[in-house]
This record gives sequence, structure tokens and C-alpha cells, in this order.
Amino acid sequence: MGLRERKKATTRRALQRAAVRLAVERGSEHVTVDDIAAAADVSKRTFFNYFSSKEEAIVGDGPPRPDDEARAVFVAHGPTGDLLDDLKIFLFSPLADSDAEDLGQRLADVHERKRLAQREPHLVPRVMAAFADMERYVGESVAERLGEDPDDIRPQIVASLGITAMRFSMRRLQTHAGADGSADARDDVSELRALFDQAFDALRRTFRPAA
Amino acid sequence: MGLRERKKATTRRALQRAAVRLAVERGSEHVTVDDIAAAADVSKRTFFNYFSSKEEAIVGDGPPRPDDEARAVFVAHGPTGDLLDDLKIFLFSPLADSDAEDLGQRLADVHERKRLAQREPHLVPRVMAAFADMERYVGESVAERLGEDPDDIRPQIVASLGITAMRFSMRRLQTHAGADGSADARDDVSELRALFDQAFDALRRTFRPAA
DNA sequence: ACGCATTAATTCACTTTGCGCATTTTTTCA
DNA sequence: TGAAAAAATGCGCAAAGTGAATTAATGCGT
Repeated sequence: MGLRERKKATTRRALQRAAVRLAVERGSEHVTVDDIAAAADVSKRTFFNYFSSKEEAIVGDGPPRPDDEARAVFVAHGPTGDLLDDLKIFLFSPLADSDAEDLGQRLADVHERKRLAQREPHLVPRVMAAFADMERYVGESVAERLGEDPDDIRPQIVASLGITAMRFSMRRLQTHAGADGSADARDDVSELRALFDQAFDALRRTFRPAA
Repeated sequence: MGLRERKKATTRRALQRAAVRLAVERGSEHVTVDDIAAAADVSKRTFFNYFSSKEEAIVGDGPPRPDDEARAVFVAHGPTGDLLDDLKIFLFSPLADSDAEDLGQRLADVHERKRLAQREPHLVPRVMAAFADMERYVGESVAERLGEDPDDIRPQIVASLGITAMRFSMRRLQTHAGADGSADARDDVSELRALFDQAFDALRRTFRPAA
């Protein structure tokens, strides 16, 4: 990754973290874009080059998407051939791939945002919207795998079950990370993994694969 | 209902319809709150007494919620005792109850908004957020019925299946109503009913009720 | 029918958002 | 090293959204 892209990513993260930090400190109503930009040492205008709204910076990107490769594997009935198993692997792949440090950061962020959303319920719809978008993406992938139309009901059912498992896991996750993060990131990811397994076990018990 | 409340409802509807109409005509980016307020013959400030943002007026209220009575019946394992059957009745109750004229209006609105959302995809997350809120409500109701915690996975699974059925039905619904609405409102509601039945049939085939 | 209390609507002034545009700075690559 | 490409900035402005004071409309008791 070139210097350019790294700097962009840095700026973006700086803005995002400043946004979240200030929102946690003062409540998001009492944070202006100017404040955020100042805290990240960029101009207000630059802020809007990265985010189209204040809330977007505070709420963040939503669940990480599987990349094209993972999607291709899933669509091709891989890696195991079982729908639920493959779905689980598909959904978890962005976490399985990324390195521990990065992951620690992200889980810490998730945790901070969770507290924020609890304190400011008007943020919740935004978060949900991000999951909904993910659900659409998963639904399309499932449809392709099954050779059905994305508007058919079965892909939608499967996708919504998968997303439900995901939401469940993330909601249950109690991050014990300090602000620094990476220390027990591995613990967190394995805890998340366990919750994920548990959720999919429940799915398997209530789901009857074929008609 | 007193004159006061009726007038409030009228104003609210006027604002909402003006918002949707103008957004359809010009695209929502090219509609200002001043325009909407002017079209509804109220001041801008009054608009913000009814809606906290422009998008809220355009997107609308989301799926109608079952009332407390329907919820009580559902929680008490009524009316049939079968989870899926009762869920279907529970979710459909707001439509089954309301009178034909009102219903016609609302379905016409749904249709107009659907076209709007197709043309302006950035509105979709908002709509989805409304469904997500509904899903939470349903999840709590299911949890109460089953005597489980709302944070447990089973209620969430059931709720997400129900909402998926709902979304599926509404997405598929092809409203053939003219702008006036109420003419074939009954057709529409029965078509929606049929789609709903179809979706729940699919749920029943993929859902295994108990562990 | 009258006046009084409530609640809704309006006006005004103000802060903040969000973005188009021209300019400057930084990064890339030949 | 020196353009070319891309990012950051400063400026200006239309629109969003809000608090506070004022005016109008409605409900209610007598």
C-alpha cells in the first residue's frame, strides 16, 4: 500500500476516532464538525471529503464486509458444501483475515460505539441501517449460490438468519479491552468466535435446510 | 377525537404528502423544508414541530405497529397457540384492523415511496432502520411469549424471520392503485395478504419450531 | 356566551451543516 | 527534477435545525 493510501487511511481513522472520543466525552449533540476537524488537525472541509455527515463519522462503517475472494468461495458452494457452515465462514472471514493489532483497534471501537449508542438511542437506527445494507449484500450472495433470484424469499430468509447471528454475537460481546486495545484482542476475537458458534448452533437447530 | 387532534393529524399528513409529492417531482435533493412547509401552508418552524428532519417526513413512519391489545393476545399464546400462525396474525393486525379508506391512502403512499426509494438509494437505509426498529419490538414480544430474555438468540431469530416475511411481502406488492387510492384498496390488501401467506409458508418449511 | 387556560403556529435571530469552487500543498511517477 | 494527479484548504453560501418570545386557535368551566 502506497504512502498516499496509508495517509488517507490515517486521516480517516483520526477523524473517526476524534469524532467518537468527543461524542463520548460531551455527547454527540455538543460536538461540532469544526471540533472534530480541529481535534484531527485538518480543516472542516477535509472532514467532509471523508464523511458526508457528522453522524457517519461517529457511527462508523458498520460490520466489515467479506472481500470478493471470500464471496466467490461461498458462491461456489465452498469451502465445506454445507450452507450454514459456509455462511458462518463467509461472514466471519473479515475478522479471521485481519491481523491482531488492527482487530484490537476495531473491537475497541465497537465497544466504545456500543456505549455511545446506549446513551444516545437516536444513533441506533443508523447502526441498524448499516446491518441492513450488509444483509442485502449477503442475500445477494446466497441467491447466487442457490441459483435463485435475490427477490425470492429463501435467500432473504437465510441472509436474515446470518445477520441475526452476527448482531447477536456483537451485542453479547463484552469487551474487556482497555483503551489501548491490542492486549487482549485475541481473547476478544475468540470470545466473539465462541458467540458466533453458539448463534449458528441455534440456527442449525431451528433451520431446516431444504424444502 | 377532538377537533384539535384531528387538525394535528391533518397538518401532519399534509406535510408528509407534500414532502413525498415534491420529492417525487423534483428529487429529494431539490426540495427544501421551506418548499414543503409552503406547500402545506405552514411555517418552516411548524414543519420541525412535526418532523425532526426533512428525510423523516419523506421516508415516513415505517411499517405500522400492532397495538397493545394485539400484542397482549400474542404474548398470551393466542389466538391459535402456534407460534408462526400467531406471529402472522400479530404482524398483520394493523392492516386487518384499519378501515378501507385509510388503508387505501397508506398503500398508495407505500407505493409512491417505493418508487422514490428506487430512484434515490440513499433513502433505503432510512427505511430499513424503521424495519429494524419494528424487529426489536417484535423480538421483545416473542421473548415475552416464550418466557426468554430478549437478548437470547431464539426470540431474535423468530423476530427476524417475521420481519423478513413482512419486507418480502411489501417489496413484492405491486400496487395498481391510481393516485386517488381507495378504489382497489381491497384488492391490494388481499394481494398483500396472499404474499404474506406465501412468505409464512416458506418460513414454515424452513423453520423447526422447537429444539 | 364569556373568559381563562392550554396548546399549537408563527416570527425572528442564530448556529451548524454540507457543499461548490478556486487555490495551494502534497504525493506520485516518468 | 519537474509535470501531472490527487488531496487539503479557505471562502462563501444555501439550507437545516433550534431556542425564545409572541400571536392565534382550541378546549373547558361557569
